[in-house]
Amino acid sequence: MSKASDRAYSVIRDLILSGELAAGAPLREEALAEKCGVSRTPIREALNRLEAELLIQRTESQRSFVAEWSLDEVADAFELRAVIEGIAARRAAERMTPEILQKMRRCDTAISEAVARDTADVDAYLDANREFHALIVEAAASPRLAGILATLVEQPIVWRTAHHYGAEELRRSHREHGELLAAFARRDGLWAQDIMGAHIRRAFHAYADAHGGLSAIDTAPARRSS
Amino acid sequence: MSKASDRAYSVIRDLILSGELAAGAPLREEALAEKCGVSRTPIREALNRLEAELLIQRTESQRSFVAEWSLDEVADAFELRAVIEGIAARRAAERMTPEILQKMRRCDTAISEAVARDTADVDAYLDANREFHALIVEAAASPRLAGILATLVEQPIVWRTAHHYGAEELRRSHREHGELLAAFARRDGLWAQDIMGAHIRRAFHAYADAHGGLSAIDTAPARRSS
DNA sequence: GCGGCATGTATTGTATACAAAATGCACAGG
DNA sequence: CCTGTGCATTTTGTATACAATACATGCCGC
Repeated sequence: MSKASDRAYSVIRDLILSGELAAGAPLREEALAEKCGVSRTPIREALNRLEAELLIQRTESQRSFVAEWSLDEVADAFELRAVIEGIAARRAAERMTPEILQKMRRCDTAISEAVARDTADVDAYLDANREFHALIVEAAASPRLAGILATLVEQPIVWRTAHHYGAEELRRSHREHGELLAAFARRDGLWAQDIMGAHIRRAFHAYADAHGGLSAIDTAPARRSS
Repeated sequence: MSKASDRAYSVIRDLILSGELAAGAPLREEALAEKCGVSRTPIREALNRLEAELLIQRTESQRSFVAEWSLDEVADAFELRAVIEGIAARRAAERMTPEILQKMRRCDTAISEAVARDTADVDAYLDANREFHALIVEAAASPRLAGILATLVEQPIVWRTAHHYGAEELRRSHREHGELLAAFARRDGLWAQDIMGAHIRRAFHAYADAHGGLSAIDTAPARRSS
């Protein structure tokens, strides 16, 4: 899109994702325009995009606020993402090309390096991880799927949570990526679909565990009952 | 949304869905503004929405054209819709309330009447059918699902095709709705999900049969091989 | 003191004017 | 005849001004 509205979109989005604009905070067009150094026109375009992605909510009179997410809504988003990104993985496996597979292997290497260090490089991990998932979407070759997933992958709370990932979670995620690569190399769509579904669902439970609302039966390791 | 941009959205959308603006036709903002009786500002909002719904496509220099749909892309959209509306049906069944169920029964009655006449009232059928599916989305109680489905349900070619439905297709569709109601009444999510998936997939094949690109093994009734 | 209404203020919606960018055409050069 | 460059025109992007609407404050009646 155009330059100014793109910048406005990025700025506002980052303000929300970083938490600088707290959930429920009101968004006034003029204030944002000043902050972004542009006029209200591109701001309005940016707000429309952000509303479509559910990062902001509007009252019936069109006033904008940073969206507030209940655990239920986050669970919803994860559930949808698990299903849809699962489909993307299946399609990707069926349509995988050597070129994309090679790129994914390079991503995997990058992730491996980011995770290997004692103090894991979370930013590098997130970048490579994003690229990895983007390549899957590319291989799936469905603009529609891409558009839908784009609104599901960047969830503000999750984004913030990822920075608190422990080395353990990061390494597990890396292992699951390795399995995905195997499924892609074999062009086994259903395998890829199941791995991806499990991958996303595990991420959700990691999130839920870290954020109060435990819905699990038991959070401690299993032990003898007597 | 606001009045003028809403009207502009509806007008342009109808022009596309009705085929008055053919696939590939260029869309100039000023011309649309004149046609809609508003200025370019609301037109631009409308175009952004329509682009998000993939009804229009843009060149790298932001020029807009009515989207062209290949059979593959239509198949994609149907496949995604089958999966996602299936999920919506499952959730709806699990969360069904007597109020919504009653409304759905009224829709079903309306559909029944539209279909019963000798010359089926296709417009009445389409309206009631839309309402029926909208109620399912409402019962599913997921804004995210609703948003995603909104971009999938109204496909221009399908919309035009529906007007050529024969009484036979309409009655079959009505029967499937009856089954859905049974699944909802029993709160059987998986049943509802499977019926919905089959419902959408059947609709796709009806479309594909009517539009050249046959991908089926056989379109004639089965016969002895000798 | 409390509820409802009216007025002022804040905020969003639309129109218009202008700036930037791109496309098509014409023309010159090879 | 083809190609590339430069200009004219068209088209989109942004800013600003103005209109419409919603919200909040305070006042009046009860």
